[in-house]
This record gives sequence, structure tokens and C-alpha cells, in this order.
Amino acid sequence: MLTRDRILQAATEVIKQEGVSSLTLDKVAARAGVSKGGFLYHFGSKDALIIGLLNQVMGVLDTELNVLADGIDARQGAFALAYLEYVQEPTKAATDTAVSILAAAAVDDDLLDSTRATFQRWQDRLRHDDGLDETEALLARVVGDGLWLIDLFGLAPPTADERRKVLDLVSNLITDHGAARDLVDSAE
Amino acid sequence: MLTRDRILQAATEVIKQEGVSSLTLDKVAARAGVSKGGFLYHFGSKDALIIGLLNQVMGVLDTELNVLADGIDARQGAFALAYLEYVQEPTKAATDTAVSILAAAAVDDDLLDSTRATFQRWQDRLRHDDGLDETEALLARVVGDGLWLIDLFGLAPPTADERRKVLDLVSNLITDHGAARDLVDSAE
DNA sequence: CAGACTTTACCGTCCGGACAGACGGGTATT
DNA sequence: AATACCCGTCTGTCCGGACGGTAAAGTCTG
Repeated sequence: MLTRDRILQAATEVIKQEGVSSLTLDKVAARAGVSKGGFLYHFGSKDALIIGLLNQVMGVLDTELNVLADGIDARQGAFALAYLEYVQEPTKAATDTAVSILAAAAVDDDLLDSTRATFQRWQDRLRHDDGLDETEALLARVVGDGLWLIDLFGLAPPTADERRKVLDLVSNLITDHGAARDLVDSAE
Repeated sequence: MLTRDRILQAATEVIKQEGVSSLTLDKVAARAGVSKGGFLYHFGSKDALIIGLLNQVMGVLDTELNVLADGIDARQGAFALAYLEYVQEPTKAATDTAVSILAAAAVDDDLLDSTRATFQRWQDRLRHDDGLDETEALLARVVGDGLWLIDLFGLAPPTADERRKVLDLVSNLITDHGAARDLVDSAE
């Protein structure tokens, strides 16, 4: 495994296990099995580390979302459904993304600029290329991001069962546009 | 204005304007117009400051939510509707809460324990005392928290108009349980 | 040899917190 | 009324340690 990748992995591990405040160059370097100088050869600064973290994790998320969307057979809303399916359970990629964004926000808000651009691209795709009503498209993203936030901060996270029911409700609302009545009945 | 309150206000201002990483004792003290020793008289440590921040802001949010819920005339889901109405636009209380939680997560995750308990109480109330279907209750909270997260990190926030449409959609779903068909039609 | 990679040693700064008092408004004692 | 005392509030200064980053030298490989 490349040193650079080991460092990135070590950084996410440190955040997950010890919190954002423990994300120091020394600690990351030690966990990656490299000296501090070695660390700084690959990432010239702490900011550079976080940018690298975000780039990697957002790239993974973006491609996985696309793969998921391609595999969904629906007349409309494939990307929205993929978005919802992705938060069905807290996956590694989603968790890594969350902690990376948290770290970026804690260190310097500006580091999130490229991440914001990615979210904007997703939102545009949901709105224009997914064949959905605009409001439904936004609903999908808000619900997805909401679950993701709740997981990130641990704010009374729902059980797997509750989570699935909510996602089913929204998914049905999106795909089965005209049959909302049946949807609501079956959700009881 | 009491010194203690000035300090709390100064702390939130620092976070909003300069970011979480600039939240230092010296800076907060200076902005509050007090010496560092004076600061430490009121808050014995940085952790104590953040706990004070969270207590104040969560208290405000809790009472305002209750007031809002009491003013809503609905057969069911008054608290859920209040929750949704609260995120209609980013209010000062909501923003202050967000940055406080962010600061807590950045400094020490454990500081969020009491906040987690409050969210759990809200969730219990939505589930059991609000006359709602469980799934709909959870949907209201997830949507509310989702919008709130999007604002916090600035991740492609929707316009006021889009925001209102999504919230109307969910509100109608909650209040007008059986007439979901009309709801969906009118959202077009 | 050259260049990519890594190490060791070091520095200046900033930060959280401790501390020793100063100030001033009560309050009790004389 | 004057004195002495207390205590809540606040000041300014100091310290130890951690942190981000630099510099230069060394190693390994093609």
C-alpha cells in the first residue's frame, strides 16, 4: 500500500477513534508508520492533508453513487433512489465522508469549497437530469443528508427498521408519483 | 448585560465569523471585553464554555419549539409541524445551535451527550405524543435536520422557494394523511 | 549519479490553564 | 460613623506543553 494512502487512512482512523481535535500531524504520521518529515513530503501542510482526504472520499462517493444509479431500473429518479439507498445504512464511504467534512469545517471552512461544488453538481443532476419533479428531487437529497447528519453527530439515530421505513416512504413517493394514496396506506 | 452572557455571545460570534479553529480563550475574552482571568472566573475551562453554549442555545430552541407547537392548531403532528416551520428559514437560534454543536464535536465529542439526550426527547415526543404515524414523525425530523445540516456546511443550500415547497410537501403529508393524492397533485 | 523518498533534529508560536493579587460593595463590630 | 473584614468579580502575567512547519542529511533504487 502506498505511503500516501496509508496516511489518508490513518487520518480517518484518528478522527473516528479520537475525534477531530486529535487530528495532529504527529499522530497521523505515527499511525501511518512514517516519520513526521515523511508525512510532510506527501502532504505539505495540514490543509493539504484535509484536501486530500476530501478529494479521495468524495471521489469514491461520487463513483459509487453513479454505479448505484446505473444499476437502478426506474423510469425516473434513478439518481435520487441511489442517493437514498446509499444512506440506508451507514456505510464506510459515507462515514469517512462525514468525518472528513467535519474535520475540514473544524480546521478551515474554505477547505469545503470543492465539496460544495460536488454537492451542487449532485443537486443539479437531481433537478434536471433525473426526470423528477423539482420538489421531490430536493426532498430526496434533504432526507439523505438528514440521516447522514444524524449519524455524524449521533443525534438520536433511528433504528435500521425505522430508517428503512422512512426511505421506503420517500422512494415510493418519488417513483410512484400518482399512487401516493397506496403508498401512504401501505406505510401504516 | 451580564458578563457571562456577553462571553457566550462573543463565543458564538467568534465561531461564526472566524471559524471553529479560532475559538480560543483569549479571543473570546477579548471580544467579550474581559480579561482572560475574568473569562476563567465564569467558565473554568474551554469545555465548560462549550457546555454553557450548548445549554443556553438548546434551551432557547426547546422553548421556542414548544411555543410554536402550542400555537399550531392541528388534530395531530403539532410538534412535527413546529419542527418543520422552524427550519423554514435559518433563524438565529438555529444557526447558533448549529455552530455550537459543530464546536462541541470539534473539541470533544462527549460534550454532545446532553444535546443527544434533548434530541432523543424530541424524537420520543414526535413518536408518542404527537398523534403521528411513526414513520411520518421520523420523516419530519429527518427533513428538518437535513435542511439544517445543509445550511450548517453550506452544501448547495436550496432557495427559499424550494425550501418552502419541500416543507409544504412534508407538512401536507403529515396533516392530511388520507389525501396524499391531492397533495402530490398540488405540488406539481 | 540522480531523484524519489524518508529520517532526525530543531524552532517559534500559540494555547489552555494557573495564580497572585486588586477593586469595590456590602456587612458586622466597635 | 468609622473601622475592619469578607467575598464575588475581575486583572495581568506567567508557564509548560503541544503543535505546525523547516532544514538538512541520509537511504534506497534505477
